[in-house]
Amino acid sequence: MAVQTRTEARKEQIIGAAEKVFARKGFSNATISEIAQGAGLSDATIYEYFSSKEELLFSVPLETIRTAYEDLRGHLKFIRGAVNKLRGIIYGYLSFYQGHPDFASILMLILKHNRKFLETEAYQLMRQQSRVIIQVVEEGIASGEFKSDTDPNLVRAVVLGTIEHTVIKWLLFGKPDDLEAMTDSLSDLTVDGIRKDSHLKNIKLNVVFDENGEG
Amino acid sequence: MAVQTRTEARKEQIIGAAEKVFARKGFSNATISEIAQGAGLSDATIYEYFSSKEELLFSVPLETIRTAYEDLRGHLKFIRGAVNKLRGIIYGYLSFYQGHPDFASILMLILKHNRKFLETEAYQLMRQQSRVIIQVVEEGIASGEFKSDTDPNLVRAVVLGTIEHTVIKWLLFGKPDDLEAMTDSLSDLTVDGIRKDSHLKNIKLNVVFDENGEG
Amino acid sequence: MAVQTRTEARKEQIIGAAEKVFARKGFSNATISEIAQGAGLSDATIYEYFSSKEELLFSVPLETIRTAYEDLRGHLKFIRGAVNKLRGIIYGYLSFYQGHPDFASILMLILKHNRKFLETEAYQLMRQQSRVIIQVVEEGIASGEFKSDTDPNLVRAVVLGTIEHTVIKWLLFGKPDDLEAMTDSLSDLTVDGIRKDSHLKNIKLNVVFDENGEG
Amino acid sequence: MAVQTRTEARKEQIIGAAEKVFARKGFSNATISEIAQGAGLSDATIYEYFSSKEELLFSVPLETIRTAYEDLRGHLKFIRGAVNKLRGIIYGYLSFYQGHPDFASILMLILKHNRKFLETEAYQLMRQQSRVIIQVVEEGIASGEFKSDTDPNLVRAVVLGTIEHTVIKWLLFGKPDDLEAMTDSLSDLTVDGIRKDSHLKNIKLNVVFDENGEG
DNA sequence: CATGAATGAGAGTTCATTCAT
DNA sequence: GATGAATGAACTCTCATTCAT
Repeated sequence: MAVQTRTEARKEQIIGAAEKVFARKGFSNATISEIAQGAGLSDATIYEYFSSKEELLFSVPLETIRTAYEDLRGHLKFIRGAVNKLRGIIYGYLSFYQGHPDFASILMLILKHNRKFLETEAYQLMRQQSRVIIQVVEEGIASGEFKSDTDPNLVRAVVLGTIEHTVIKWLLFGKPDDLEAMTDSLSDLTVDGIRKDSHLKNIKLNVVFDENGEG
Repeated sequence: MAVQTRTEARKEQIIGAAEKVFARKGFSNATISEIAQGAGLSDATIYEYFSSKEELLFSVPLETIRTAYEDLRGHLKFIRGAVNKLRGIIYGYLSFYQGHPDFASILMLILKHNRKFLETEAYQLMRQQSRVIIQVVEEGIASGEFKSDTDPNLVRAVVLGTIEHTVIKWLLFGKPDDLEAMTDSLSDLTVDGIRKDSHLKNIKLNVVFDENGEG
Repeated sequence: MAVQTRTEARKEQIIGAAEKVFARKGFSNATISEIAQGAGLSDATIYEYFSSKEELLFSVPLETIRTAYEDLRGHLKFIRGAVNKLRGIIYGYLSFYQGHPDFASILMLILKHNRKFLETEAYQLMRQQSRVIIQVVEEGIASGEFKSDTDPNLVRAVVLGTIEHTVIKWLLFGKPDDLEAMTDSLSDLTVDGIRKDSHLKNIKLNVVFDENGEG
Repeated sequence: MAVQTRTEARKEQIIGAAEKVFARKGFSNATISEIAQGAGLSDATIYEYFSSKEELLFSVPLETIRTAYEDLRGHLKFIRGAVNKLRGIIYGYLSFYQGHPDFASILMLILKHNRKFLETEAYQLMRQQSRVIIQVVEEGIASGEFKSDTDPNLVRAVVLGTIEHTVIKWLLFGKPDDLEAMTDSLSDLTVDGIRKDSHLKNIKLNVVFDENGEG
C-alpha cells in the first residue's frame, strides 16, 4: 500500500526473520547470526539497519501494532452499543493474537516484562490502543448500559489480563486451540458476572393491579 | 518448624540471596558471582547445592509457594459460601504478592514465560493451588450461588489474569500502591458483572392470581 | 601555484579532512566514515583516491613536508654563519609545528613510531630535510665556528630530539604556550653548553714577552 | 626479593608475555589471544587479572620503571658533582633502554603518545624520575658548575629528547648498535656546547706586570 | 565443605574494504 | 566519477561451570 524505500523493505525483511527467531528462542537465546541467516544476510548487514540487538527486538512489533490498532478502530465504527463494542474489542484482540502467534509470543513472553520496552514507541502505541476499552466503558456508563460506578480501569485490567493469561497458556501449552472461541464467554462474564439470577428474590416488585388489563 | 539439616540451611541462604538478585536483574543479567557474594559464599559453593543457574532459579519459589498454598487453604476453611471464598482467594493472592515483591517479580517477570519452568515442581504446585478457584466455582454452581453454565476455567482465567496483569503493572510502574485494595472490586465484577440492573425490565413475570392466597 | 587536475583537488580535499580526524583520534580510532563525512564524500569515494586507510595516512603529510622543506631552504639562504643558520633551522621547525598543530600531532603521535612510515616518500623527504642540520654543522666545522670534533649526527639528534620532546609535551599538555620562544635558549645551549665560564681558570696561558711590542 | 603472592606471580607472568607481544606488534595489532598463548594461559584468564587490554598495557611498565628509578637513585649517591651526575643520569637512561629493548619499545613507540597513559601511575613515576635531572641542574647552578641562567627544564628536554630520539632510531633501524656509547658525547655537548674555543679570542685578559715574579 | 583458579564457548560489534549500478 | 549496500574477518570481553586442593 505505502510506497517503500529499499531501506524499509530490508528492514521488514530483517524484522520478519527476527520475529521468527525471537518467538522461538526468546531474546537471550536468539542470536544475530541466526536472524541474519533467516534473512539471507550477513551479521554485519543487520547492524546497518538496526543499531543493536535490542533495538531490533523493539522494532519487531511496531508496524504490527500500528496496523492492528487501525484495524480495530475501523471495525468498532461498525458497532453500536457499549456491550457490543466491548465484545468487538475482545474479539479483535483474540483473533489478532490467534492470527499472529509469533508476534503474540514476542509480546507476551519477552516484551511485556522488559522495563526498557516501556520507553518504546511500540509500547506507547499499545497503551493508546488499550485506552479504547476505557472509552467504551465510559460510553456504556453514559448511555446507561453499565453501572454508574463501574471502574473503567478495572474493566480494562479484567479484559486484557484474562486475554493475556489465556494467550500465554495458548502459546505455552497449545490450549485452547481456538482463542476466538472465548470471545462470548469473556464478554458475557464481564458484562453480567457469574451470579445466578436467583438473587432476584430480593428485588422488590411493585405489582400494580390494573383491572383494565392493559400492561 | 521442620528440622533443618545444615544443607537445607545453606540452600535457603543461597535462595534468599538469589531471590533478591533475580528480582532486581532478571535471569540473564543476574550473575552467579553476585548471588554468591550476596550469600557470603564463593561461586563454586553455589554449585555444591545447585547444579546450574537455572535450577537455582527454579528453586527460588518452591518453599514460598508451598507455604502460600497451605496458608490459603487454611484461611478458606474459615469462610462459608462460594462468593465469599472467591473473594477470599482474590484477597489471598493480592495480599501475598504485595507482601512478597521479590517473589512476585521473579514469578511474573521471569518464570511465567519460561517453558522449562512448566516442567518444574514449583509450577505443579502453582497449578494445584489455582485449582482451588475451580473448586470454589464448582461449589458455587452446586450450591446455586453461581449460574449453572459458569465456566470454572474462564473464572480462573479472569481472576488470575486480572491479578497478574495488575501485579505486573504494580511491579513495573509502582501503581497502584495498594494491591489489596482491588479485592472487592474484582470480586464484585466477577460475580455481578458490570451491566446496569435496568435490564430487569425485560424479565417476564408470570403473576398468577391465586384467590386462595397460597403462593 | 601548480595547475591542479580535478583528481588532485579531490585528493587534497580528502587529505584535509583526514588530517583533522587523524590528529584528533589517532590512527586506530579514526574511521574512514568520519573522514569521508568531513570531506563531504562517501566512504567508497575515498577508495577511488587512496587504496587503503594507511596509504591515506601516509599521504597526509607529504605536501606539507615538501612545502616546509622548500621554505626552510629559502630562508637559510638569507642567513650567514653556521651558528646563525642553526638557530634559523631551530626556529623554522618550531614555528612550523606551532603553525600546523594537526600536522604536528600526526607526525609526532602517529607516524614517528610506525615502521611502515619509514618506507614512505614522506619519510624520505623528512630525512633529507633533516640533513640540512648535518650540512650546517659541517659548514660550521669547516669555517672554524664549531669544534672540529663535533659530531653532526649528535647535533642533529640533540636539536630534533629536544624539539620533538617539547612538541609532544605541547600537544599533550598544551605547555609551553609558545613553542617558538625556546628558539634562542635551545640554540644557545647547543652552541655554548651550560658550563660556567669559570673553568677558564684552568686554561694555560702562554704569555710571550715581546719587547718589540708586535703582537 | 619481595615475597610474592600467587596472584602477583601470575600477573608478572602475564606482563612478561604482554611485554613481548606489545613490543613486537604495537597495541592495536597485539591480541589478547597471542598474549595468553605466550603466557600459557587462556584468554579468559588474562581477564581474571587485568580488567582490559588497556589496563594490561599500562601495567607492563610499572614495576620496571619502579626498579629503574631506585637503581638510578642508588648510583647517583656514588657520584660527586653536577657534571658527573648529569653524565651518570644519561648513562643510566641509555644503558637501561639498551638492556630492556621490549620495555623501550613499548614506552617509546606506544605509551609516550597515549593520552590515557598520562593519567597512569607508571607515568607519574616517570615524571618523578625525570625530576632528578632538574635537581642535578639546580645543584650545578648552586655549586657554580653551571651558568646561573641555565634553564633546568630545557636541559631536561635536551637530555631526554636526545635520548628518546636516539632510542627510537635504535629501535626502528637498529642503529647505533651501542646506545651507551653516546653517553660522553651527549654529556659533553650538553655541558660544553659545540662552539670552538676560539671565541676566547674575545676574552679580555688583564696581564699585570709584576717584576717581582710572584703571581 | 569450601573455594581459588582457570577456562571453553560464544556473542555482540566494528570497520575497512569491495562492487554493481 | 561516485556511491549505496553489503560483508568478511576479527576482537574484546563475559560467565557459567569445573576441579584440584
